[in-house]
Amino acid sequence: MATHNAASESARLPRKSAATPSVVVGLNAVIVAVTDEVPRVLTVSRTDHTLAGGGPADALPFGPLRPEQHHTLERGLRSWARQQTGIRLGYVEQLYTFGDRFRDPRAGQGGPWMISVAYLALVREQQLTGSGEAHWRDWYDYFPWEDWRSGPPSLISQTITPALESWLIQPADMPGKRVRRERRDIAFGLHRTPWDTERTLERYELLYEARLVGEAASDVGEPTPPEAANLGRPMALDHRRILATALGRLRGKIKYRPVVFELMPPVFTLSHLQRVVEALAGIRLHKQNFRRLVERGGLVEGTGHYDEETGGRPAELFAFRREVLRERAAPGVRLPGPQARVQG
Amino acid sequence: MATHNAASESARLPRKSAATPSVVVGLNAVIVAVTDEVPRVLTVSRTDHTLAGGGPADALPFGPLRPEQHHTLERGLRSWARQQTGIRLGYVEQLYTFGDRFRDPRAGQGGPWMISVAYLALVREQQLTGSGEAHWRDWYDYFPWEDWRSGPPSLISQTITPALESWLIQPADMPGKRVRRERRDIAFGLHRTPWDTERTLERYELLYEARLVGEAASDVGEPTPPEAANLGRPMALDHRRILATALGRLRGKIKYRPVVFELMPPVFTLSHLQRVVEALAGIRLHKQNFRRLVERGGLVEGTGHYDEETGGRPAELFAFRREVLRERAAPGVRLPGPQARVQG
DNA sequence: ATCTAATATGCTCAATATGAGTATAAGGAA
DNA sequence: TTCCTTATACTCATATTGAGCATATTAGAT
Repeated sequence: MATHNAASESARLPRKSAATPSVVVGLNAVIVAVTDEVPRVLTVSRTDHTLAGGGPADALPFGPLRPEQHHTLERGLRSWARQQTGIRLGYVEQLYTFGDRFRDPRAGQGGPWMISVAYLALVREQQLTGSGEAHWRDWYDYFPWEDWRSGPPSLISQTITPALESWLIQPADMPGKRVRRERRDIAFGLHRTPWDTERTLERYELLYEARLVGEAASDVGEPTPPEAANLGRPMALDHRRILATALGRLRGKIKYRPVVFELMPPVFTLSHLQRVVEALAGIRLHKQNFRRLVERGGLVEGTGHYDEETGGRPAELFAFRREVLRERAAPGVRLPGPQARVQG
Repeated sequence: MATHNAASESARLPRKSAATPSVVVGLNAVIVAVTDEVPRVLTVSRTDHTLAGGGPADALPFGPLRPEQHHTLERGLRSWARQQTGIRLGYVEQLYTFGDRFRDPRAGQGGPWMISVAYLALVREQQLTGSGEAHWRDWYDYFPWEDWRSGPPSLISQTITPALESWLIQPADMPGKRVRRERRDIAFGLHRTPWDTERTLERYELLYEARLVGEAASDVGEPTPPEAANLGRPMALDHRRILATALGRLRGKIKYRPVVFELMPPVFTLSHLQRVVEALAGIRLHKQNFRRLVERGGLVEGTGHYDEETGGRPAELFAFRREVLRERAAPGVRLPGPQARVQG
């Protein structure tokens, strides 16, 4: 074959002989399930040298791509997830590839560059049978400001807004301040700007930039600021950034693709479905309208069976209606407005 | 540091015998502009050994990640794009990471695994000052079935549907056939299924799987089937798959984020804006409703100046209204229904 | 000057969709 | 029975959408 000629033939192609330092590709999995109104993510414990004290931190299931074993990125991911958590993944979608230099400070300048391909997986919650290192955690433990189900979190008005205020005024020039103020207002829904459930990454990155989350300080070797204690559980490396990306993506996607059903059992009541959607979106929805939307949108169909355990009138059990995929271009849970409009 | 040690070591050692076979990260850019109603993508010529005859094929601007030079993936991408096309990119977003094994057949089993991180860049079309290898091409040259601006392409009914018919019946078992039929119907909007402009990747992959596009046959060393001649210009490696991903992503994104304006000059008429959106979405829109949508949605504001060159009544010049970012959660061009409903 | 073709822009109107309830049904527990 | 609870059904004002018709303003032809 032409294999060994390749180098000389592609001489015109940009390629720098063999001197290219190696790149390690990591695979990260954000595995999500929802039980009892709480959205959960599967984490493993991991020693993180970046955290103060170097103690164990929450991390996402992770492993390097093994070219000799894994046939595709996704299969590599499934294999790592299985090994570390015992779970065999079903629905998986690629999220984003994170490639910041010096991601892992142990590596430093001379070490290999780690780039991470992150995936989002949706599962029905199940017992963990893996190595015992894995835990399901409420993802709002990592992002307490994202849960608006019982109104605007006081954390935002009490802690975040004031803390960002001092970050706002740092730039010397006026335009710099203006830009920061706009970013903050849009991200956190301040000043007549609505709360956008999908801007999770923007919010996390703003807090990171303002050094308000634990990782931000430790990444540059500074002590953790006092506010960080309230601003969610930290994670190893950039895993919380990955998680924020996953949350935003999922919140967006349920609106136009029927992915929620990956998190549901085969049959469910409409209230159950609503609670799951609310858990993901982090807001409460108007019950009657939700029902109308989901039924008339053709997303579900009644099974004729009933759940007697509801505590009130028995609720009909519904199932996902696959045919909707044929009928509608973008079938999803088009979030009917929140239950009660809350002040920003 | 260990940097040059690593380099010289890997220079001497044959790749295959290294403990962990190396992974090369490639950076691909899908650079899009729209001029005169036609959406264009920037391509370069490149020798592709996979194509029959090994002649030069269209390729996306591409280069490997250079850990020692590039500080972030995105900066690496910008640098390659600049070198190969002379264009300094503005708006850039990461698209997807493609990592199929044996992507580049020259590499074969023992070669490095190439994974490609693809980016979408939006620019206003400009003269090319680069090496002369770069060309703007109508992206519907690559996906002729995606352009519905003058009605349902006869290519679909004449060529694609019949050709897929024989692919449908290949599986031995009935469930297999059912699944394939459903995939086909949803992807191409057959049988009461609406045409979904965003399913570009699904369509391309279906054609690939059915070996109807040139790359599919050559990737496995078969001769190109006769239909392939009509089914769009082929590209090197998996670049057409990347392009299909970009098209779908962009079509989706204009609906909820004001990215179209990255493709527009600072001021424009509403007709101009409409033609650009139509070019991207591949469908015609109802003019008066488009205007209403975009004006009342707060996306644009009149400048009070007029374009006298329209050939009829002068059109007012509008500009993008940045404030919309504060006012609305998902500002974008919420495609008003097509001009005329066309039969599927 | 008048007419015509080509755009742009304005306005109407019926059909749906949405937001925010009120009303009724069907269980269990006191 | 009477509450309390949850589920489900209906209502109604308002907003948004789809589809046209109508008018304005230009250039060029007659």
